[in-house]
Amino acid sequence: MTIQPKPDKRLLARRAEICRTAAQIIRERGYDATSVNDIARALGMTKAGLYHYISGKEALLLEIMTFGMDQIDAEVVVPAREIEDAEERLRSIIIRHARIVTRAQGAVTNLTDEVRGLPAAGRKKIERRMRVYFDLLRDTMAELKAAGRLQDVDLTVATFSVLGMILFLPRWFRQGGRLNAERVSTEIARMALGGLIRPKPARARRLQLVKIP
Amino acid sequence: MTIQPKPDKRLLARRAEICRTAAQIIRERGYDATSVNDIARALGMTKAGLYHYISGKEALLLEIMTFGMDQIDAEVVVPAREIEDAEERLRSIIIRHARIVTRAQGAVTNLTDEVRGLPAAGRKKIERRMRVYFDLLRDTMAELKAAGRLQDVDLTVATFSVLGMILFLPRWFRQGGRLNAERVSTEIARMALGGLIRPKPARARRLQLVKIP
Amino acid sequence: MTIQPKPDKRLLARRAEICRTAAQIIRERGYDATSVNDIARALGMTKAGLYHYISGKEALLLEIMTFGMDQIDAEVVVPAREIEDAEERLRSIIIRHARIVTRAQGAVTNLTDEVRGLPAAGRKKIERRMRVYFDLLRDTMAELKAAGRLQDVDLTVATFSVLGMILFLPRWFRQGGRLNAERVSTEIARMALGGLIRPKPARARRLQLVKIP
Amino acid sequence: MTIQPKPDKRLLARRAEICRTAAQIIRERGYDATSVNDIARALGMTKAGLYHYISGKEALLLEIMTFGMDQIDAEVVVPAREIEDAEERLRSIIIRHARIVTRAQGAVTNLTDEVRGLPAAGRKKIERRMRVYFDLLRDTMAELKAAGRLQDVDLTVATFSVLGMILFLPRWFRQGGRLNAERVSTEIARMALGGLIRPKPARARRLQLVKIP
DNA sequence: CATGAATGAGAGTTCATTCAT
DNA sequence: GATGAATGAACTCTCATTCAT
Repeated sequence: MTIQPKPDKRLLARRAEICRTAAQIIRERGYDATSVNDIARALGMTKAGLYHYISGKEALLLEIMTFGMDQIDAEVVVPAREIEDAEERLRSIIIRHARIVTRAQGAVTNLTDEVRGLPAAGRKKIERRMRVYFDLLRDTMAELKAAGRLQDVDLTVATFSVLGMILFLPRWFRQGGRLNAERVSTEIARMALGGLIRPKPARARRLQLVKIP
Repeated sequence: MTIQPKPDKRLLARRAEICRTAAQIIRERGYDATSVNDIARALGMTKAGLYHYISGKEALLLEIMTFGMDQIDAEVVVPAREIEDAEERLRSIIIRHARIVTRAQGAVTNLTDEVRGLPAAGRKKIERRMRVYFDLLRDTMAELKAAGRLQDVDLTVATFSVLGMILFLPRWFRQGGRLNAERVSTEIARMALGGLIRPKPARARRLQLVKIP
Repeated sequence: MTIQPKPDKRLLARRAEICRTAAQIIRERGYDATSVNDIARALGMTKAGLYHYISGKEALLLEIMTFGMDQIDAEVVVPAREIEDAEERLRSIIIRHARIVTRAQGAVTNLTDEVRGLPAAGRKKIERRMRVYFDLLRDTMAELKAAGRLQDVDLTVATFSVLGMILFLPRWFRQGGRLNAERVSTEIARMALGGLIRPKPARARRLQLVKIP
Repeated sequence: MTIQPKPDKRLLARRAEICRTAAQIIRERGYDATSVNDIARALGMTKAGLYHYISGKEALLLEIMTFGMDQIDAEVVVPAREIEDAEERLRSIIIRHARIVTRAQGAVTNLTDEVRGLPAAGRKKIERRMRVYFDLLRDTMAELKAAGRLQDVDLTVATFSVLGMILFLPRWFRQGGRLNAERVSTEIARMALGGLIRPKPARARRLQLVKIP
């Protein structure tokens, strides 16, 4: 009786594979520089064959990006929502997002640049979901700020800067180098949270001296 | 007596204008999505007319990026080289780079993504120059680290993160919004240097406790 | 049971047809004056359609010329190599070459002029093959000369002159006129071998007269 | 008082130089492959400058070919008309035509192939003049035939073959090689008139034997 | 006279997409 | 399902030609 569900599963699996492969090539060459033929060949099929699974190039891009947003939702947003402490939550978001973006088949998520390629309708959908994620990040920082636990930085600048750090990752990080994905993810989080410059203990000490008496 | 220099100046000015305009459109739509026709029209001329000034699309991109690297050299690298103190130097680099990247006609410099579009030869040239700049940034941080003034972060991750923050700027910053370019530049520097999280005074207190007795 | 070979055969036939048609137009208008569009239209397809069969204009020209050299090899060179007597061999070469060059679909072979249009690599290949044929012609004449059976003419001049006669053919010969291809071929050979002027028999007669008494 | 004629002469000289230079490049690269710019640069002027002397590319080609036909008329046809003996006349035509075609600045005359490039009107003019020359050649041979001094060859084939030999010359003859222009010209004539194969004296001898008794 | 600038037309080529088989 | 064939639209680039200066 498991006759019916099989083809559906196969189809889904095939589509997922197509998304992954396409995403990888698109990430490497850029959306416009990637032809449908390139994608088909990378999948070992013909152009016309590929068109059995996708309805068009733009639609494929939309599917890829939706797929990517799903990952963000499942692996970053949802877990984050369960963390009470704002600092822990922020750290979790950064680490988990960086992790997705650096993992081998993670190709899917790095296409932020390519929203341009999307037709207006799909573009809006993706941008709305991006906004949701952006807001999570920003709200978390706002919460920290309210609690006096944030440095004196502009919230918008801070949010986009964190995003910039993470989204720049796939442009330079290469699997198999000196640093592995896990290490890089925690390093990014550490840097974002702690900054570059060690706070001068001198000041603290001076204050101590003043205070002690 | 300004008879001779005129035609040359005009030509140079025209070329510079072409670079600026082209850079702007390319930044907005992406190199591949921008047709030579688009650029020509934006300049109020025809495709064929534009070809009197450029020798091809790729060559134009190369010129734009060279122009951009010149700006980085002149306005970031050179001034930085004259700053003794490493922390001040780092701050200067970040602020000045961010300033270039956010200013209106600064379009020229934001095309890091488009190196792909360059033919192998030009690509190498640009990438070599990028490397020089990257090294300046990294070396400055290495100097800070050696002096014990840096947080415990990986140098590579730190350098690329700072770059990511800056290069992400043109993707979100819009002239005329709540924040002006100058403000954003200093904010970015502050965040990069100081991080997000305020160092817990707790530690200091604990030290106090320890020390008091 | 001719199931497998069909598609391949069809493809080959199509390519051959393309070669023939293209060659014909190119012969008439010249390579540069013939647009890919012209060729496509003559084949009843669109430019883009034609590009399914060829990889470019230059490549098509190369294919045509290779095709032509194959014909020369098969129908002129190979048969010639089996003829012992040098005079017969020379006559055969001329007749057979002229025959190819004058026959209706022989368009393919008359493009000697267009080697210029070829990219350096292909050009060399074709010119090497031309040289082989040229050498066969020249060597045959050298053999005749060694045997004292050749008039007192320079070998190089003679070889190129014979070639000139043959290659000029398609520029003036039209199917369906007073002369048919076969007739023209033998005429050309006769003229090349025998020249225009009848050797004066007077000399022989005079010798006779002298000798008789 | 020689003020007026000078500019005219200069103009004419300039036009002649333009013709010569243009003809040379066109002969090398072909009419279609030669751009007006190429010609202008070869003359050390700009495109627009060249247009002061010519009225268009096609017109220039027409002028070149007219110039060439003038040469043929003056140096081949006119002298030929003064030669009584048909064989001498034929030899003179061939030698003189070959001489023009092989001489360095003779570039002008070798463009028979490029009549295609001419607009209908000019084309007709040139072709009419070519026809006149062709007829001279043919008539001369007809005269020889009538006098029983011609081998048994078709007149049309013979005429075009002689033309083929001559017009093929510029495609292979290079100044400064083993053979000089003068030598080649006489060789061509000798070959055309005498053919390749030495008439077998055997025949004559046999006739003798028969006749002697 | 001569030039730089400009242009319409058209070249070769690629590509996303469709469709009969 | 999958493919080869076909296409319209668009792209980069070239060229003959014109014209204000």
